[in-house]
Amino acid sequence: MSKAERTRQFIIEKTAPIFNTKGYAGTSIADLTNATGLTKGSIYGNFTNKDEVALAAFDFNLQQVQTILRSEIQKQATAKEKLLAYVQVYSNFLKYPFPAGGCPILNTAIEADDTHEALRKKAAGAINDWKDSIIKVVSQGVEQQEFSPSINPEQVALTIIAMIEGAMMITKLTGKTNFRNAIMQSVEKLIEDLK
Amino acid sequence: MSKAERTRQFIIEKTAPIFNTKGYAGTSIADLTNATGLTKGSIYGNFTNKDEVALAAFDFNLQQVQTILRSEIQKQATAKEKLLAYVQVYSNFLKYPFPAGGCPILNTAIEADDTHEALRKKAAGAINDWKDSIIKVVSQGVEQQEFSPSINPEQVALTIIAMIEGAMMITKLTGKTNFRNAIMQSVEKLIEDLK
Amino acid sequence: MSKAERTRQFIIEKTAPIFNTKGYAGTSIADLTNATGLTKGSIYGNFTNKDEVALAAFDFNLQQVQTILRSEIQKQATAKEKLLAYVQVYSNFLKYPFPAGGCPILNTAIEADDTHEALRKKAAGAINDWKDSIIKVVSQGVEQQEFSPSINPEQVALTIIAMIEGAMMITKLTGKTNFRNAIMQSVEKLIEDLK
Amino acid sequence: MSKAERTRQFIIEKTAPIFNTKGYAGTSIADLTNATGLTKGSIYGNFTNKDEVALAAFDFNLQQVQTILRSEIQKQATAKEKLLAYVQVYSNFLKYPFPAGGCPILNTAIEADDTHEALRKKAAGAINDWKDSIIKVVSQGVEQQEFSPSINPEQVALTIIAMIEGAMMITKLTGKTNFRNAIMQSVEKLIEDLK
DNA sequence: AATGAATGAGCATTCATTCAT
DNA sequence: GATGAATGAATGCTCATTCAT
Repeated sequence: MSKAERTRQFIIEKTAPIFNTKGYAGTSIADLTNATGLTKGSIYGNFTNKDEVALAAFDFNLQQVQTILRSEIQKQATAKEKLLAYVQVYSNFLKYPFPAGGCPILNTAIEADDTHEALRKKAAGAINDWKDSIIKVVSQGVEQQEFSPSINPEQVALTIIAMIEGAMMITKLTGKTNFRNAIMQSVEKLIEDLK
Repeated sequence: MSKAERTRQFIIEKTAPIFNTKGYAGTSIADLTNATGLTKGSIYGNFTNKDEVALAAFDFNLQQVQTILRSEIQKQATAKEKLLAYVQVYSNFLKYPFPAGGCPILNTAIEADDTHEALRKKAAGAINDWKDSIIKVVSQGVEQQEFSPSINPEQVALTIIAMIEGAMMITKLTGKTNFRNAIMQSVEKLIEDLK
Repeated sequence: MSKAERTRQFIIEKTAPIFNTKGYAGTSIADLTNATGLTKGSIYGNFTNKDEVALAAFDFNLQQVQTILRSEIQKQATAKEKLLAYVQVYSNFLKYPFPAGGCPILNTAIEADDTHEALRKKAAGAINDWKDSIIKVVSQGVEQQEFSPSINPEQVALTIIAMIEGAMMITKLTGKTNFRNAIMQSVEKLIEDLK
Repeated sequence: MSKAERTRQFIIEKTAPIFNTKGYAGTSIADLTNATGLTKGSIYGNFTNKDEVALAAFDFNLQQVQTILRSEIQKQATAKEKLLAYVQVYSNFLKYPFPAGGCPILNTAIEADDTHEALRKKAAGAINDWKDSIIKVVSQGVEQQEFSPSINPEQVALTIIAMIEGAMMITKLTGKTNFRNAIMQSVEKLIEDLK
């Protein structure tokens, strides 16, 4: 990794939690220099503009979440166990190194949908990838006769994602972690009922 | 209604969709003057600062949503029908005069949770009120033996809200309204299964 | 006194201490409405603009000082005693109802000399009147052979005023009232040496 | 001297006379950009806010006065001659490069006493330093038997300062330079009488 | 005679970005 | 390749004043 690449990476790591907490519009270049100790010139030497940093920060934050989830999912053998890994992770949210500020897809989705097309696309892509990966697991479960053939994998995927993101929003907003747990129990029940 | 009250209301009505679309930080005073045709001085003559406009705009947006939902819910007789009213409304989202920019609770929750305590409180209060009103319906359903006594009304309420808000986010982000419909079908199934 | 005149007087009395404390530029119309409980319209109904209020407030503040000084001076019989009345008054500053904010001539002189011609003229007039009234006393003292005929009454008057105003500035600035007393002792010595 | 330091110094030099003439509240950032030809961003790149410029400008103005006085005082040998240097300087005010707007201590004292604590402290510190430096000269004069041991050096110092500042105010206000000369003659007499 | 609502210029400050060095 | 200095448009907000009612 070249010096330039290392600096780039350093900037991304230090600023990703800020973008995820304050949002794109709420994060200033001054926030970035404060967080990194670098100068404005250095930020602009490594990124063409604020957008590019925000996009890279989103990728970084997303990857953090994905790493956690993939790691827990691949430990599991059956489709049902893999789906339940989501329940396990989000019910024990604090035990995992989630990015500060909560779910980056959710945060970015809400801020960017009407105002920042590039970020919106990234978040939409992340949702689609997530959906596809759940569909894959559910389809495997159907094939291996774990789940009923009558179920609609896309609907299941979208529903699980909606419940998780809804739970994240409600919990972050109210500060009540047992709200998240209650919703995650509903996710668990939904998964149990797939058979 | 005094002139001042009328102007205040006019400002709120004209600017509420802007706050709901661009967010608090993304909405400038210039946006407010452009939307109303009034001058900065006039805005500040009727509100002490941007916060106060934003707070009033949130109330206005929230009320719009609540009016729609209450209207549809009170048309229904049974607890189940009342809950299904949510499914009906959100599945036919575009037929109702929802505020531009989507669900104000969701939008406000995500932006304000880490950055704007007064707005966060308002959004949290709205979620709690919503939850309580669903709990009330579910509890009535239990009492009137529509629903099984083993169900947990608060869990049901939180789950329905999470699914709706998750659906709103996903649909707004991806532009795919059938994603919302798929999730709303899951909500319908959840309600049907309460018996 | 008509209603209008009474309102005018009321505004002057309530706002004079504010102008004397915050200065002309530092005092806003909002300060005036806050201090009086009246509306902007009411202020502008009784005065054509802020200048006119400031000018009237200066007159009011000046008159307060003059009333104190004249009262103490006329109690005295000889020229020397009359001059010593200044020492007595300023050495016991807090016992007299001086306007809040200190000497209005000094305050106005410093702010207005380069920026507000109308106020500057008023302050300059006040200094000249003051000087003339001291000259008159000193001249009487010379005529009545209390003081040496070789003294220059104008020089004495200007020196006494300079010492008093200098003392006011130093004391207000440092908060040390014994600084004022030390200087007032020098004024006393100067008066004693006139013989 | 770095570029930043040079710009900083440039801003101070160009704006110090403006602060001394118009006062802190009366000087706008636009005044600073007009005087320097720089942009607002450039002013704020070199100073954190208007306060910091004002404080630096005060220091600059004060130093100008101090430089003049020290230069003339150190030319003199005896204590009496050193004190008379004040008379000489202020009687020939226009021959020296005093800051435009008059005495910065006086100007700042009057504006800041009730409204700007940081500036008030600076002005108060300047008065105290000035007083101490006169006390030192007077005390030397007593030690070297130029002056009577019965005199109070602090009282002398305060009196001289009060007379000078009073003279400055009166002269600036009325435009009559012979008023200053008359008062300076009184200062001279006071110094002659110290023996 | 007094009010309340509006004006629009002006305020201090921050913004993302550029560019000479 | 990195920095420090500068830009100028935009930020939220306050100002003295006007005027219809």
